[in-house]
Amino acid sequence: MDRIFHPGGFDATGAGPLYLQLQRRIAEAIATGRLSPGDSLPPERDMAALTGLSRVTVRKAVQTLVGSGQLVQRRGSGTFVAAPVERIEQALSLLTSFTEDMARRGKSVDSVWLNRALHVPSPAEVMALGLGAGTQVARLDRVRRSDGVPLAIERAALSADLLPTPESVVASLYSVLETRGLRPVRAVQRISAASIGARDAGLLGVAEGAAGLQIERLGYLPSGRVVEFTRSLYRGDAYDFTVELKLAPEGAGD
Amino acid sequence: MDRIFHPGGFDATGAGPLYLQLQRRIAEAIATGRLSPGDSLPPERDMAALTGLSRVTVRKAVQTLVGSGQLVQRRGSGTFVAAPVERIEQALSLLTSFTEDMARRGKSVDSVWLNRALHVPSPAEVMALGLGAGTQVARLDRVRRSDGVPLAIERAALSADLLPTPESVVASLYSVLETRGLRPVRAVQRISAASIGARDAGLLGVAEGAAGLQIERLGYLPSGRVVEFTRSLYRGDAYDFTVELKLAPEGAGD
DNA sequence: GAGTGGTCTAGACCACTAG
DNA sequence: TAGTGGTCTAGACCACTCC
Repeated sequence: MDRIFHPGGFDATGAGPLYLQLQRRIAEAIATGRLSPGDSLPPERDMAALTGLSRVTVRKAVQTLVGSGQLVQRRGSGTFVAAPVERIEQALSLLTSFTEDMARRGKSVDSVWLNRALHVPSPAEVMALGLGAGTQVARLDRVRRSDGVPLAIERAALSADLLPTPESVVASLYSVLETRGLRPVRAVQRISAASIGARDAGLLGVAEGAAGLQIERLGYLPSGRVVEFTRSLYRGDAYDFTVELKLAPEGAGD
Repeated sequence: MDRIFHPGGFDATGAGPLYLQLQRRIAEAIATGRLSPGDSLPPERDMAALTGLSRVTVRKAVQTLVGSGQLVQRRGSGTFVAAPVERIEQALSLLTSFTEDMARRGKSVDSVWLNRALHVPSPAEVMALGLGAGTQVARLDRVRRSDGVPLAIERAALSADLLPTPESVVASLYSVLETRGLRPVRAVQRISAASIGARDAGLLGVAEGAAGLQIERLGYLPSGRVVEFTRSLYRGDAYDFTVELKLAPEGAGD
């Protein structure tokens, strides 16, 4: 621990700002295993005293590592090395259910429900689901967790016609839809990256501003009707999606 | 401008930290158009004086907006409202070339070459490309730009057998490969989100720590041989990928 | 040379957590 | 109650840009 925070070696010309030098030292200690997951770092004031830097500078170094998910801070408690998150790979070419997908991997899955009720639809929901006037929407918002670790926030919306009793969904939405003959057979997804906002960051247990994978999905019935409109936000450090691409047809313009 | 930075209204209980209140004010001014792209904000010291806050607090508010790409700071010059980036959608199910894809959209494309030469391969490249001992690798690293705006960093690697003269690639790699009968017909991609590091952020013109879409692609010839191993980093605020999903085959477990 | 953002300091108070 | 992180201040120097 002394090795990480000893005052020597700082300020060598060309080594960059002090907060970056300290940040590098801590990151290396984590990478080389000298600091293990769950280990606590000294209080910020102590780190400042040990290194001879000001607390503001120490904070700046620590903040970046918190932002990239390598450290976790708990007010009143301390600063700790974060548990590494096992990266999960999912094939993006198949239309699978989160619950079923994880079950196949032998992972326990649970959800923390944020919302599971009928609502007056938002304009975006009316558009996406093609809702008629006066039709309600079933919202299923939850934090998806695997082995207790939050992986994603999922906000699904369905026409109340198709799912009048949202409370009937306990685990897999798709399995409930299947029993009603409403499982989508086709879907279109839009994928993008975005910084995770303060509220969602809290739900996912990551730092505000961390990178996340944003996925918007429209699921279709064989008839062409939209069944589900789902917006999900996956932790960037926990999820990989894989896709297999085919050759573009000759002259396929758009 | 006075409206944004007038000292009144701060510190109302329950409104949260001062830096968040200021951050919100500036973000709203941008959202409502009271601040337009290219507009300059007052110097940090002036913002501090106008609001009655310290410069450190002003900086913290500004930093977050720089991080989310809404503001741009240039040392020695000033703080400016960022130009909004038009989001580009790309179908992920077709194997297309960046150059050709953008041309179809009527966008001008150019590249800034970072590297275009033969090298001794890295272990990762040997693995991915299945290189024999002593084989060199052609590296094509560039910043992809559309209408002058950096969109992505692309780092392609090919066996020197297949592309002995990397300098021959001027615009589209795929079109060069096509003339040699080496255009991939199939590819596998891995997509994930990650924070953009300092070096790449500089190349893409975004703030360090902004969200990016990381894509790793292996392109295959009909024979099954790997032609290209490409690692790309797309700006999260500029790119959307769309995918069409099919129903998972019954009992398709792994 | 004047002005800008980038870094750094010492010290303070608050809100929360733990024993 | 003591210790922790969260916020905030006033003031300073440096590196860079622009004139």
